Amino acid sequence: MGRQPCCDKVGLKKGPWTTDEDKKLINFILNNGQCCWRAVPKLAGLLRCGKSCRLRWTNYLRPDLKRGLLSECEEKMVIDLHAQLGNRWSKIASHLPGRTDNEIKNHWNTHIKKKLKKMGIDPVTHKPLSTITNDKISSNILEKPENNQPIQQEKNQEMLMPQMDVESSPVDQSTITEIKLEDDDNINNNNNNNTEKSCPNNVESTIVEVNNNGFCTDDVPLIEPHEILVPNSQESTPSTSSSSFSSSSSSNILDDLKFLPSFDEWPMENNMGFDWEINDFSSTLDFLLDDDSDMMNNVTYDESWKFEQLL
DNA sequence: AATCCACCCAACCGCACATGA
DNA sequence: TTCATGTGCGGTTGGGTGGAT
Repeated sequence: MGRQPCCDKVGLKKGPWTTDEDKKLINFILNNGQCCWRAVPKLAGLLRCGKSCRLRWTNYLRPDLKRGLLSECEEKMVIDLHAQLGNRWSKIASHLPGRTDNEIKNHWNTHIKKKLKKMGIDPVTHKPLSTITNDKISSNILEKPENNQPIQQEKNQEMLMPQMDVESSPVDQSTITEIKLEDDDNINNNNNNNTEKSCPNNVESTIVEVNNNGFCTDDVPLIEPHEILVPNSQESTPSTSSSSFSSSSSSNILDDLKFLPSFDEWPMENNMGFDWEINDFSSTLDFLLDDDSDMMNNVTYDESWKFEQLL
């Protein structure tokens, strides 16, 4: 007997979510919490399978998500953690508050992989792509550098892999990080306390080196949280707020969500996720559920919170 | 202006695992 | 212990977008 599919695919909608669907899902979860995803679409009035609802919520709608490009600090942590954990994206994501496994996985595949390859590092093993000897460096495997790249590659590898014996490191040896996995509490504490404002010391020091050694920092402009200017509600209007992260043409719900409470005001997490109260989202829901509502009247919070870094 | 192409990322798919009857 | 069910996870896809020609 085969396994029952997660949903009856006949008649169910697929593809990008619409604003209306987002509203329904948000409204339902805020009223009922996260439980029994299979029942969610039916109860919420959505023609989606439960799995799709769960993914939409966890990867996009969840209010505690941090949007936008990963900072250099976060990127470095991803590399470090990947060196130890491999493609266990959810584990990696658990060390980066506000980031989803999907987001990190995508960022890895689209940005970090390329950077590592460009630096002559195998993104899978975190080791040099080619055997480097003292008198000859095989340049066939690597992308042709702009200038003196082989030397630069060696420098980069040294910077990223200070503990590494380039010629003889065993594959299973952690090559980059000094973070010890068994010290998860430290990692979490570092993340919770520092990711927003600064990097953990060991990461930060490495990043300084990386910055000075061509780690493609130009590709990803870094905006620290403290540099984010939160527009005054009197100055910020929906028409002037860009939503660079909202690549889906149908998904502009995050523009609306920026009127949610600030992160500091969020309720404590419990075993069911964040312990949201409907009142926490009242102003947002007013807006989401009433197309005629005046956005400006709902601007209650003008302090920084996650989505505003994208303004 | 039109077309092509590469890139990005939200979403999907299928398998693995956890749980409870 | 077995089986059904729900959920989590990682790999992959494909549509949208922007730059190049």
